[in-house]
Amino acid sequence: MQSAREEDGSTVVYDDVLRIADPGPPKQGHGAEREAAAKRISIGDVARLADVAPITVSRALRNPQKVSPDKRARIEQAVAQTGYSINPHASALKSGRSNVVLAFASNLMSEQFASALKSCAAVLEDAGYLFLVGQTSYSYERETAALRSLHAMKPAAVMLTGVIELESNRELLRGIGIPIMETWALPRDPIDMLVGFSNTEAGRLAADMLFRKGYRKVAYVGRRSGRGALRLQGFREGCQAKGITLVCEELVDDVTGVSDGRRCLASVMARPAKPDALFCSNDVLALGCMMEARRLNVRVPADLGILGFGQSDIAAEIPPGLTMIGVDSALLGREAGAMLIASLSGTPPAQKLKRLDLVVSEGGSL
Amino acid sequence: MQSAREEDGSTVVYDDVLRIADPGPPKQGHGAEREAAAKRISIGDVARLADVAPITVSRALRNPQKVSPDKRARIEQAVAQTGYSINPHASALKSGRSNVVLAFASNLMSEQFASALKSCAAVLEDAGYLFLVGQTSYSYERETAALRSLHAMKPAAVMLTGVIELESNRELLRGIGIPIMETWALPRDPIDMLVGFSNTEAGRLAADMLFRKGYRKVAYVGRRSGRGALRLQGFREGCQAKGITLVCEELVDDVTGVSDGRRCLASVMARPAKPDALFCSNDVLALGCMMEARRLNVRVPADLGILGFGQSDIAAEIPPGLTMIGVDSALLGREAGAMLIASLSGTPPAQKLKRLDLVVSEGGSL
DNA sequence: CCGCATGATGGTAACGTTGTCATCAAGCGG
DNA sequence: CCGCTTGATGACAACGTTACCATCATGCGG
Repeated sequence: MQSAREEDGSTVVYDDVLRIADPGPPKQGHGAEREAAAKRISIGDVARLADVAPITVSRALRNPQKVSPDKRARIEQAVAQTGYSINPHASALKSGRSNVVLAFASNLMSEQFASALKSCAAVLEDAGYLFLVGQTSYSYERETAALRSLHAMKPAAVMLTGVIELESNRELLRGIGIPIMETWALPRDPIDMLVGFSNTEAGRLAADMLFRKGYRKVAYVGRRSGRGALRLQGFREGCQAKGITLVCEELVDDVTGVSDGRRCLASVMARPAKPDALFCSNDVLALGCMMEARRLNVRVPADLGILGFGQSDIAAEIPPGLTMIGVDSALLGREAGAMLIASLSGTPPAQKLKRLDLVVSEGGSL
Repeated sequence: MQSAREEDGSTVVYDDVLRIADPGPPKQGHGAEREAAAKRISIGDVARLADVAPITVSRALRNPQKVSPDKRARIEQAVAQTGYSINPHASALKSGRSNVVLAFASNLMSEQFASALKSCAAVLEDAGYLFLVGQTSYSYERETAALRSLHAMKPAAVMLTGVIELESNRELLRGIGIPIMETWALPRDPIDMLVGFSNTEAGRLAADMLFRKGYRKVAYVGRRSGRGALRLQGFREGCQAKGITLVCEELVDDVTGVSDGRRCLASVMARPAKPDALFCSNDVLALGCMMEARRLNVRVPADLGILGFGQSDIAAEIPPGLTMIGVDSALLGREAGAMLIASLSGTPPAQKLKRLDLVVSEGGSL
């Protein structure tokens, strides 16, 4: 697989000139070019050219060492000459396998998820898999629809950012018989494999940190459901254990941007009983809180300590720098990818579960 | 398609309890559950149950109005009863079509791209397509590999965040004969369809804005290649036209985070000839510049005006608020999705090109 | 009442690949 | 030199679906 850069003069097409204003004569009708699509070349064409049987071509492509060197060479040449590429549908239909690994993210716009998916993709693509990402959008309907199509598609494996909550969907996935990777939490009974961390522990750790820094009246800001609820639960436990007063819980249903965080802090500070510190279980919300604090002339950390969750590059850089509890999402992706590959290679991984440590990135907000 | 929420009691599995420490006896061997995968049900099973021919089931699923109501009802019931779902590989193999729309992003972690993909996905998923995102990582090799597999996969359509630069790859795509959507620029000769904007114009507009605000000695910060180069080109033209001095051009090869922006500003401010304003052709870089400016006690906009490119929510919120030139990426995604659907529905869209206007979001940084 | 258009339905074959088994040559110990 | 194993190669069929064409009933104008 050599760089295309060398294969041709690498004509860069960027030009940025637009001629919409002058459409001119329509270039040979709409459907015409559609027909001009190159005739499909099949494995048979390659076989004929290399003077071998189609099945031998198939073998040469998938287990080169099972074919004698001379035929292999002939076949490779024929492939190059014809530009043949395997038809994954036919292959998947016959063999029941495919080289596609499907990932599902509840939200494509999350920095954290994107980072995990990116590193996971790198691992799997290096192993020859095609890594594709779909979206479930925090909606059970979409999730079910996606999983149903998945059931028939039989990808090689499935990577999820998050865990499947609906038992019926869990059952659906279990039935497919391919490696499934869940992440970002530690459910009691994972579908198959899991690389995650404890969200309740994150909450407890947050309470701990706030206590150690001397805060005694705190507030919680986060999502109402899912992992947010887990972190809240842990936070409550932690507060109780340390004797910290949990002044208020500001819960949101969905996070669409930093403005949600602004609203939360405004709401928190509008209460009669003001907290001396805040645990934001979501980095975007934390960012919004930081900004709103500045606007309200609430000094961080002098007037209000803020502890975030996640790994946001940006939050860390904004003065005074957000202190966060989180996980290394790139590491999570890599670990997940490695475990998937182990599972795909036939030898099931020694460990189907991996618990990641929580990491604290110190900023100046506490 | 009804909500799964109603179908069962919606058992929430979140628990966050981990028992890695106590693996216990391995649960019935590794491969055992693999075999337990449900026997595949095919269209023939449904047909038998509904007492019709397989082909009629196929029709009922794809063109319900071509099947009489009574058979349709029987078939629908049989489908529900068996939990049948179509095998997309067999379907794609035979028909040469599929309901998958493949999107390729050069970078999954870009807020802009994610936003465009998200809105594009929404449009296409509503129309019944499965929207999957792959990654090309700004690498020609990856791009070529991805496109090659694409060639055989025959998705229904392809959505690209960006345009294809290599002529050989453009040819490859052209040959597939499916709708192709390019975005984010206005190349001279798009492969098929295009929803984009002029990057050179963005550069000229930037020079214009800086001039109007009274700046006369400016600097450029951005990526060296691709669209960054186009914006720089336009910026140079604009500066020349207005008689603005372009003090320096700070170019980076790749943007990995805000720290790149910090470095850029530091480097710019270290020069003997300091600019009075900055055009950052990338929102992450702009963010980094804003932060570094604060650290260096460079007041924005009093000491240095900063003009960004993009639509970053966060940059807009950071005091004094970044003024940006950009496009509405969600709109771009929607438009692209709509045009793809028009093309997919057989009737080619009236217009295969759509030029988006640049929008200026006023912040306080100029 | 005939012939023809129309719409519903089904039979057959084929999409391109690979699992399975058969075949054949080569190597090797006895 | 025989019978065996081993490895390379190929023939055949099948994966599940849909394109294509045939068939049949129905309706309608002449």
